[in-house]
Amino acid sequence: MKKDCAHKHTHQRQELSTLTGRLRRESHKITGPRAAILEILRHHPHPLTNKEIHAELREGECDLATIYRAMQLLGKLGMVKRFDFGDGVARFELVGEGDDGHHHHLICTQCAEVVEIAECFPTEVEQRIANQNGFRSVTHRLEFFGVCPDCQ
Amino acid sequence: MKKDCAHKHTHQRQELSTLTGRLRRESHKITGPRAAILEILRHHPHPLTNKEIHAELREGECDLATIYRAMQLLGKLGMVKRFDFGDGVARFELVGEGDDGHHHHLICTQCAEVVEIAECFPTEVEQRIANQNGFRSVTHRLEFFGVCPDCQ
DNA sequence: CATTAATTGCAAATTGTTTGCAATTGATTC
DNA sequence: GAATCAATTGCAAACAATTTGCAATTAATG
Repeated sequence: MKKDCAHKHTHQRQELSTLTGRLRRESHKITGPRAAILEILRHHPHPLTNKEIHAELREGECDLATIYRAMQLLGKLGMVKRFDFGDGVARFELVGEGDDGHHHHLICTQCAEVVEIAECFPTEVEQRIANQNGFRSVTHRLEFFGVCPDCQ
Repeated sequence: MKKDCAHKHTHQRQELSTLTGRLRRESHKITGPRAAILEILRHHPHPLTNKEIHAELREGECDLATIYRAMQLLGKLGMVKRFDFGDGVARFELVGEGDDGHHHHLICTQCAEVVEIAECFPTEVEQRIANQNGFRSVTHRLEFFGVCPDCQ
C-alpha cells in the first residue's frame, strides 16, 4: 500500500556539512550516531518516528535512546520539527535553513501515506482568534486525514 | 493561573438520562462507574484526560482501567470525542446529540487554559486539498496554541 | 430471584519516552 | 600525534499512558 515517494518536497535537500556545521557552531560534537541520523533525515522528506530512524540505521550503529536524545537536541536547535499525527508517536522532519518548518500534512488513515500540504490556516482568522481571546503568540497545529487514491 | 470557566460552551448540557438511554439502546449496561463518568463529563465542558476524570471521582468509585475502557466505548458510540493537544495524553469531551463534535481549541502553553473556538478550517480549501491529491473523506485536526491574558 | 452475558478491579503486560551512570569518544591544546 | 576534558553513548532501569487477561461482580431479563 505505502508508496515510497509520492511526497512532493518543497525544500531542497541540505548538505550534510551544512547540518553538521550548525551543530558544531552550537558547540556540540559531530559524532558517528549524529551524522548517521542526519544522513537518514536528509534522505527522508517525510516525518519519521524515532523507531523508523532506528530501523534505517545499520544494526548496532546507534542506540534508540541516543536517537531520542538527538531528536531532542536537534529540536531545541530548530533543526528538526516535531509532528504529531494523533497516534501517540512523535515524528520528526528536517527543517530548512532559516525556515521555521511550519507546514501541514495529509495522511491516509488506511496506509499512512503522507503528503505535504502547501495550504495553511488563514492568518487573518488566526489573528482574530488571538485578539478575541486576548492571547499572544498564537500558532496552530493542523493535519488532514483521509483515504488516499490507492486505498479507496 | 488556571481559570475555572473561561470556556464558552456552545452546546447545552445533556441530561444524564439522555446519555444512559443511548448506552442502553446499544445494549450496554448502565453501571455505577459509567454513570459516574458520564456525570463528570456532563459537568465539564473542557476536554478531560482519563486521569483527570479519575481524580474527579470519589476514592475507589471506579478503576482507572475502567475509565479507559469506558472512553473507548463512548468513543465508538460517538458519544465522546477524543482531542489531542500534542502532549501525548488523550482528552475527551462529551458530544451533543446529532452533533459530530467537530471543533477546535485554543490552549495556553503556560497554564493549559482551554478556550473553545468557533472558527474552523475553510471547507472549500479542504475540498481543494482533497481533490488535488485524490483523497476521499478528508477531515482535519486543528488546535491553536498561545499565551493567555493571565500568563502574559 | 435465578440466569447469563456484560462489566469491573486488579495486576501484569505493552509501548513510547526518559534517565542514571560508567565507559567511550570528539574537539582542543600542547 | 598524544594528552586532556567535557560531551556523548550504550545499556539497563525507570516512567507514563494505555491495554489486556482473568476471576469475581453485577445489571438486565424473564
